[in-house]
Amino acid sequence: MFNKETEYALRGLVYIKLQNLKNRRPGTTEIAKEIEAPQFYTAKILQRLVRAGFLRSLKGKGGGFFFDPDKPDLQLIKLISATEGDKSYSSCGFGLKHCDNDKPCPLHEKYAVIRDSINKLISDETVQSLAEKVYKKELNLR
Amino acid sequence: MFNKETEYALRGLVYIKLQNLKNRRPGTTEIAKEIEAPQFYTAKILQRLVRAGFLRSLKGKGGGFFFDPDKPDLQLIKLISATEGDKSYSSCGFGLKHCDNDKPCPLHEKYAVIRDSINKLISDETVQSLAEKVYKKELNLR
DNA sequence: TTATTAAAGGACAATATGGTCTTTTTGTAT
DNA sequence: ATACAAAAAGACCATATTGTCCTTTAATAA
Ligand code: FES
Ligand code: FES
Repeated sequence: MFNKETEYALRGLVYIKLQNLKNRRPGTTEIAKEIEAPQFYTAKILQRLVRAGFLRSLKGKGGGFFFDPDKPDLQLIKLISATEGDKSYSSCGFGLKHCDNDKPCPLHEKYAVIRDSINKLISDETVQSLAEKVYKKELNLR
Repeated sequence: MFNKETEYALRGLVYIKLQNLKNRRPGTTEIAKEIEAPQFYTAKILQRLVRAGFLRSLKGKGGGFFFDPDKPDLQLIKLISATEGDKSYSSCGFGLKHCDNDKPCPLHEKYAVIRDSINKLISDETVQSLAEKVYKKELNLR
């Protein structure tokens, strides 16, 4: 489904939000361990997300990552656009340069429906909504 | 959706089948041009598909690629398994090592449905069924 | 103020994917 | 038999992705 960078970003952010709910600000070592991802690579990815404005961080003792409570929830589609580019789920499944209803490829009829449902999923769900599910239903992050 | 190799393989095979329907056996130069793919890379991919037994080829004058009429239609899922590995559409959308109904990730509930519909699509459709659609409805390969 | 902690930054390496080109082999037509 | 055409084979290169590690910066606590 997603590439590694997106996976680590997604799992990492959900873990951070989950800890924020418990009034904690986890650091890279803890995060990487909990989501079973390479520590330094995860750190680099989180850095980028901070620079992109999705997330905040604090250096030094007691530091770590956290979400700005004043910001709106982060839709997965925003995250994916940042990590994989914004045409991930708009392009043709057959590999044509553009998906065009009027000049469809032989996959279009069935694929377009699926693509729409993926877009709905990643627009409806947010890092926060996933963290809530994990919290309430005691789901897994690894 | 798919990686480049799978895309070129898919478009190439559909083009070959389409030409076979017209009693022609296209070669690598023609195929690559018609599907707008890199010529030598396409040639290499087709070689692999021949070795994998999906396709046949003839060298020399009048040679080219063609499907064995006695073989059953080639499901897209078989092709994708060969090019991308067989766990492409069975793994967890959140990146967990295994997708498990009993220990679901927070994406599972909605993602599993979509994944099922992808699996249905690539099981139902075959290279031949796509070629038929292109033939009957005069659809696009590029 | 100083020691400590943790993120930021950046160099570097490994691997996978995507792509090009040349030579060899094999089949066909003449 | 010979020339030619086209796939097969394989060396090689480019780029993107994934991953590691070391140094610097900034924040906190003592
Ligand atoms: S044209 Fe291929 S998916 Fe729309
Ligand atoms: S557990 Fe993640 S998709 Fe099933």
